[in-house]
Amino acid sequence: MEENNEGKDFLYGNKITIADIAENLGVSKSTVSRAISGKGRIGKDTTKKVYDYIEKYNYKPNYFAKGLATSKTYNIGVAFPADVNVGNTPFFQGLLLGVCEVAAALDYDVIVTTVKDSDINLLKRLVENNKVDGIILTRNLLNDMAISYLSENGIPFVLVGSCEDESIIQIDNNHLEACEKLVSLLLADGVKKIAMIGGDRKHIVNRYRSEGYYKALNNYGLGIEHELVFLDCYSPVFIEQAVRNIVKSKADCIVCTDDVICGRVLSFLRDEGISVPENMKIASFYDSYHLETHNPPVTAIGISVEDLGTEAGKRLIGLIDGSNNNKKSILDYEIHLRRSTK
Amino acid sequence: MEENNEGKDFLYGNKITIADIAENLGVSKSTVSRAISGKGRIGKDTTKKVYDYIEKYNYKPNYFAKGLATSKTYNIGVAFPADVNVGNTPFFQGLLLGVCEVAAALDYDVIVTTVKDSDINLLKRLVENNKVDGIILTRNLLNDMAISYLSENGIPFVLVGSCEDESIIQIDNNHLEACEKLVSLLLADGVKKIAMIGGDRKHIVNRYRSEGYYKALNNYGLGIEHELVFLDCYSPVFIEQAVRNIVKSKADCIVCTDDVICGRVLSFLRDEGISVPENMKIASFYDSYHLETHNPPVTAIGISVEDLGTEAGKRLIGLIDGSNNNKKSILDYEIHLRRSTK
DNA sequence: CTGAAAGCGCTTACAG
DNA sequence: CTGAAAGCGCTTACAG
Repeated sequence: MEENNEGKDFLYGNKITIADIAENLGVSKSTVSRAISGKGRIGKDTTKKVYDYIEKYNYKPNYFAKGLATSKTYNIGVAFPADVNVGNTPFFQGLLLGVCEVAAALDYDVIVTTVKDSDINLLKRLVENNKVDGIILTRNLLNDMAISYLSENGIPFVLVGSCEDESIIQIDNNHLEACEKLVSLLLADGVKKIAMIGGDRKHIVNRYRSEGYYKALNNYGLGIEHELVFLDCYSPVFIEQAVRNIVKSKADCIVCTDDVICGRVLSFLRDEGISVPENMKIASFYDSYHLETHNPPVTAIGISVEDLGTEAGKRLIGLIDGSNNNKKSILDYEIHLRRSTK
Repeated sequence: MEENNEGKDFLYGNKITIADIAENLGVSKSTVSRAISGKGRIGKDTTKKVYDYIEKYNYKPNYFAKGLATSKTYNIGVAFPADVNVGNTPFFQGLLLGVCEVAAALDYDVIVTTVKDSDINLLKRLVENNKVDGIILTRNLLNDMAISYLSENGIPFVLVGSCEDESIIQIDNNHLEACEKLVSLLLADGVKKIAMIGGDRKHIVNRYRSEGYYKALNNYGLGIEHELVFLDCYSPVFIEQAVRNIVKSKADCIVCTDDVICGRVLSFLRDEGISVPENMKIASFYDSYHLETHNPPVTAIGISVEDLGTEAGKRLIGLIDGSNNNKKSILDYEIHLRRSTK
């Protein structure tokens, strides 16, 4: 009779409980529970018996019952920007895969929610419904609503990006330094007039990148020429206008703060018959596949988005599980010098 | 005393329960529960009283308790391919955003899990741990393990893609027809020799696309020239070799089954100094942003990945909630004729 | 080292 | 229309 599960694979709905195990093994539910969790002092034999049974009948604890008793979800939330512009870069996709990978390894699952500009209602809902143990924020906006909400309510979270508040766990590359080095290298290489086209300054990361640009120029004893710097270029029209002006002012190089901008710039230059790198050198940020396979291949700061994701996941789960080190994680970047700046 | 929550916003951890509401309102827990769920016959006044209280004190039902009692998670799982090649297209990102959007509207959350080739262990774990009410599969492989696993165990799921088993809810574009039309249009436009470069044939979708190509040629009374067809081109090396052969055989047009392949083809042609469309026309599938902004803009079948996601989410949640219509959803596509085939 | 029992916060027959 | 009570399947003090 009690053998009627023999040899059967897992069948959905055909769940056994701790009570079943206890009964079949002639011990109490408490004992089974403790054997499984490893908490408390349990006899070796009992433990083995329980484990064998579990193995054989593919016991899986009831997620809800466990949660109700312990208040842990074993879920982490990832806040995904759902603004118009993100769809064109695989940045968040890569990040998410990184998060999923660690999460899986540490027995967590990943719930995705979206944040549209500063509308954090879905994020709030996720948190208030108690569906996650913590949150990964994947960017930092100026006056970020998500950050203040999570901070104020004491929800565990980490930020992929940088911010001033050192009590927040941050995972980032050093964008400022990376941009500074890139621009310095280009200057050392004989470039005379470097322009910059930057994205939305509400995104803190764009500020770091332009700072790096300024710093490099400064170190080189060059002043900032305002007709060479275009920030807040989040629409194709702005970008094209910026390129037009830059060309007019005889710059010989453009640094773009992200790949989407860079793609637009390249496309526009081709339209205008301005060849890269002969008439204009181009460099960009975050080395997506498209820059590498572009013709000519584009010089870029390469960062590993998967690594950002795995690190963020690891840090968040650490935080949830009580390892309370909140040092910032700074990940590496690489400068890929390619033909577009030769 | 009972006013000590007055005016306070939601504070994490400071949760009120149905028992609290019942006590403060002088009714029983059952009544509160029924008022909230709307099940059973409840007095109008009582309902209003409960709703007002809930509103005022921002009551959120305990997710675990509810789940334990009802066995519903209000989560749907999305199986995300984590193979090497997907990172370069924003396809799954777009799909995911679409799913998140409906899910949010219907009060569900979205858990992402990954499937690497035919390793479905993480998917199994998600299901066996009872963390989701159903699954969205985002592609169909030959002999797909995920499909058989979910089918056999009676787990609600939908497939973004097509398969023969009509009992499975499918959401797809008509790739065969789309490709057939595209090729027919090109032929009608005077193209003489159309080659095809197709991706991995383990992906069912690639088979539909090449079928469409064959069919169009057939309708036109043209035979299949085997030196013009290259399938299973999943690596850059294969793609380049295919292009070389195609050029050699004097074809005047290449249809690519996806944008990643197309990107490679374009890049290689540029390397070789073969200009598009003068010396070679190019068309592709799934109109990503890059094809549109490419120079020259690339002719492509455009499908809305977000729409696939929202439809999949809607159908799955319908299935979970008991609307048992399993007709296939066929979504529109557009043929964007652009300069690359002029 | 092990058991009996209470508790987590819901839902839902059952009875009125 | 409403209440008292049992039940969902775990965990964990408490007692031995």
